[in-house]
Amino acid sequence: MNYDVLKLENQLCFPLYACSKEIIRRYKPFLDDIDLTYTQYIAMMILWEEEQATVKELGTRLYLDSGTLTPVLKKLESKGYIERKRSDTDERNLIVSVTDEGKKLRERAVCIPEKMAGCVNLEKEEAEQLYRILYKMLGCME
Amino acid sequence: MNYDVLKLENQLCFPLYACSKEIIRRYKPFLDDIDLTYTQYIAMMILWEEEQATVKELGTRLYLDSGTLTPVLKKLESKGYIERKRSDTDERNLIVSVTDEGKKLRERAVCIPEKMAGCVNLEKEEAEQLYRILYKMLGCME
DNA sequence: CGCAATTAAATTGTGTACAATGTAATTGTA
DNA sequence: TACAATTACATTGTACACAATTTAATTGCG
Repeated sequence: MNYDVLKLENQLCFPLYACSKEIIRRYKPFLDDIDLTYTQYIAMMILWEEEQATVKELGTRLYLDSGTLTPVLKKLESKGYIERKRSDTDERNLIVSVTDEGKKLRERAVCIPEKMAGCVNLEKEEAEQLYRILYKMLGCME
Repeated sequence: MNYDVLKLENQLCFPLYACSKEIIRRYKPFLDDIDLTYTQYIAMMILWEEEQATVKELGTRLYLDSGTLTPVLKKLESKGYIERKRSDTDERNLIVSVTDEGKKLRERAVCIPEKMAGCVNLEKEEAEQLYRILYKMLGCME
């Protein structure tokens, strides 16, 4: 039997998985400076943009479930960057909102994307292709 | 100040991270059939190809360190798919090799890549572009 | 040779991920 | 309007992932 399909270099998933991890590892020094992990960072990115969101909304945007988000959000709360309170109109919903401290953090985070861009040595066109293809894949996997 | 750079949709890392996770989640039903996790699966892929490898070599190929690999390999050993023994010539090296049971598993795994290909709705050309760009990125990050 | 430096794995500690399950609030319908 | 179904979040259990440290073996240099 021909087992070539089982070779790592014939898989599309593997370089995706490895790339994702390696890039996140490169974020670490920059994120350490502002005392966030990558998961905490992407959660804050939504909240900086929206001011507030439910756990459900965060999960949909970030492709994460409450099992992952609950401890992440509790951690962000303990650091003082967010507040967690139940909705008055529907107590099932937990509303997460940015504190003043969390807004200040945004100032210190704004330099990170530029620093990271320097780590990814892609041509502008390649980056655009990659971006388009990845979002196409994500779109197919809803 | 303009905070657009901090928007999730302006990041390249995020769709990479989300795509990687979503695809691996789609592997799960197929991998469940052969009682492997994704990490165990990619470790077995190297070993099916090479017959044997050290933890160091596996780590280099898979972008994983011993802190991740040691428990994964112990698990594969407990399932009977691999053997772990120290090298005779250099006892620092741990040599991981496939058992007969592990080789049999290969037969059952060989259908998985095809099943997964059906889950990724990309044109052939897009898949090739994606592949090329991802390996370029990985190459830059050595 | 002798011993400091290096190397390979294992261990420890923290933080995700996610499936499965539990709990409480809300909705829809007979 | 009861109450079954649904929904949102939390909890539990398993499995990574990685930085930092530890341990043991090997290498290289004076």
